[in-house]
Amino acid sequence: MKLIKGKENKEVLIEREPIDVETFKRMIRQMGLKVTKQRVHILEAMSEGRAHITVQELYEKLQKTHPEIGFATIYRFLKNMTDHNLVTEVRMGGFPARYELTPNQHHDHLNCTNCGKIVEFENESIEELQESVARKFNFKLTGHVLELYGLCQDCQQE
Amino acid sequence: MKLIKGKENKEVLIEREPIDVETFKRMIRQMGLKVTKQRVHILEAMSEGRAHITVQELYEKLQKTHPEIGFATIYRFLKNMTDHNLVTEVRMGGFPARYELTPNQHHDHLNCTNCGKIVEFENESIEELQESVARKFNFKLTGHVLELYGLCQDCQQE
DNA sequence: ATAGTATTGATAATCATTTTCATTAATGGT
DNA sequence: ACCATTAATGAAAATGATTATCAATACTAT
Ligand SMILES: [Mn+2]
Ligand SMILES: [Mn+2]
Ligand SMILES: [Zn+2]
Ligand SMILES: [Zn+2]
Repeated sequence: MKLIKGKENKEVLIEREPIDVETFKRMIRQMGLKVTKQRVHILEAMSEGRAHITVQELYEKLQKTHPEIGFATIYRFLKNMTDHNLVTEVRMGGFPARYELTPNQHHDHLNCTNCGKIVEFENESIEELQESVARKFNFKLTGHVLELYGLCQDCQQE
Repeated sequence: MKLIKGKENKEVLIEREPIDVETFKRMIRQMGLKVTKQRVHILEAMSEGRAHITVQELYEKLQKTHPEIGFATIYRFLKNMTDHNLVTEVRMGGFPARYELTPNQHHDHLNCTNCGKIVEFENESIEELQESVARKFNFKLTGHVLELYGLCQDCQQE
């Protein structure tokens, strides 16, 4: 598992492979949807800059270059993508949801409650223990949310 | 860790000690708040019946016996309690928050996405691994959310 | 290029939660 | 027990995020 610094220095991300426009279009068609410029622009915006982004942030970012894209389109498309598992919704407490292009490698998040820094991590032992808990109660596990909260090194020093 | 069936048969709970009205009043005073009948009634309602309850459910339950209690009072008091760690807020996806009187023993939840059943569990190994993840990234851990989702035995058979 | 259908975006609606504010109630001192 | 002080309450309005509506527009297969 290789870790890289996010572009906003507020994220430590599991390495992602860059995605080109043709792949984006293929993804849209795979969902049985039409390829529109809005959808491509949304995917482009999500693949650049902060990996975990809110709808508001995405909207403001798109405004600059494509002011014709509306909120409804962003919400609708993100829901489509989430349903098809191409986007992962991350919820921290009662805050607005953040979305990220689903990476190949599953991971969970470590969040700094002071500065908003997000660190992605993967821990196979935790995953296995979750399975064993589900087994113990005769559940068939379909998903989980594991979010760790704390203070990053920088914020501890304040 | 002893497990008991919840009163609605939709919960498997870690054993809780019953709490009497005097204790409730002490809890309220400890928070630096005045003891009002509304607050005592809210605590009583939370200690009976379903352990994980939404504000809406709590309101409807209280309506029957104390129709004078308003939504705002419930929201306000639950926030007080949550801030003082006497109540724990549980968020599942985008659904309304559920609240439970904080039990002595920390635990996480296993949720059936079909019928809403909630199973409480405690896993020391997972807790330790979470600490080790935080250490690895130089975070000071202050909390976490671990929610497992799946199908309970009954719902698998449908 | 056209027809047929999906998509879009402005706006209204919804849902959970918070705030406001005039009225009421709890508490500590008499 | 009686006040005076100040916090608490509840009805209603406000907010914030998300979803639904619908007439206008843009894809796409022919
Ligand atoms: Mn992530
Ligand atoms: Mn619980
Ligand atoms: Zn920080
Ligand atoms: Zn079930």
